[in-house]
Formats: sequence, structure tokens, C-alpha cells
Amino acid sequence: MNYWLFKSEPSDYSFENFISDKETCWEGIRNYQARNFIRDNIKINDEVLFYHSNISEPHLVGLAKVIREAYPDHYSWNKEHKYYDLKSSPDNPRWFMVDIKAIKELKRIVYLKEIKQEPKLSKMILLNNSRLSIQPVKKCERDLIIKMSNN
DNA sequence: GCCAACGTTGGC
DNA sequence: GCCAACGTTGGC
Repeated sequence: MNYWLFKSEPSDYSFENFISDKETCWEGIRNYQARNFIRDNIKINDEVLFYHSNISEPHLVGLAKVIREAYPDHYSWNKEHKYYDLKSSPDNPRWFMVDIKAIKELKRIVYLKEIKQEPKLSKMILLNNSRLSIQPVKKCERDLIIKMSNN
């Protein structure tokens, strides 16, 4: 099993929204690196750490798991939709998505500030490529974050 | 709201 | 294939 971090702007889609939906498709990824993770690496039952970005105190808020592997992001050929991309089509989809299911809120929110203060987490992509919205997390990193959320 | 970092686009 | 211009992300 692999671990991932998914970012979401809470004004757009918060973990609370996700909990009430129970499940969601992760549409709208329009970055090739993130797309490749979705298409090639994210597998059923992988765990997802849900991150709230672009707010005053960015933080990890909850856990989810993957319930459906890559399939074409059909919003990409919907002209009405904000995620429309004219170079994507049903015959030749450029963008993909997965479905995830909410597991639970973390017992306690873990702030970006705390992650920055923990030397063992200094290699996290979160701290080194702040723009990647889907990123792999090492098991040891994930375990430490869970431990922090339990304290 | 600002702006640094960085990915993408497109002219050459 | 280079690289300037541009757009977006996301921390602050």
C-alpha cells in the first residue's frame, strides 16, 4: 500500500464537504506530474492524507482511501465546465481522476508549521515543491504524522 | 493581497 | 530546442 497527500482549498472543497459526500471523484487535476501519479501509481486501498491549502494556517485534516483507480476525467471534454481542456477528448483523454472515500478526521489537525519544525519530515515534497497538488508520502512520514495527530 | 516559485505555451 | 512571457499555486 502506498500513501499520498491530496491538496484541496477548503473554500473550494473542504474535508467537511468530503465527509458529508462520503465519496468523491478527484477531478480537475491539470498538472502532468500529478496526472501521472493518478494514472500510473495510485492504487485501490492506497491511503490519502487530505490537506487544506491556500489558507492562513495550512494543515492536514483527515484520511481517505482510494476506491477506484484511474479513469478519464470527463470534465475535461465538457465545454461548460471550468476544467474543460480542448485537447482532451473521449477518444484521447489527457486527464485522469481517481475516486476516494473519506475514512475519518485526524484526531487533531497537523499544521504545516509543525511539519516544518520536524526534521524527520524535511524531505517531504510538501516542503520542497509547494505547487504539486498530489504527491507521494513515505510510510515513515505518514506514520509520524499520524503519531503527531494523536498527541 | 502580494509575490516567489515554477509549470506551460508558443514564437523563433 | 531555447527561452521569454504568461498563468497558477499557495505560503505568508
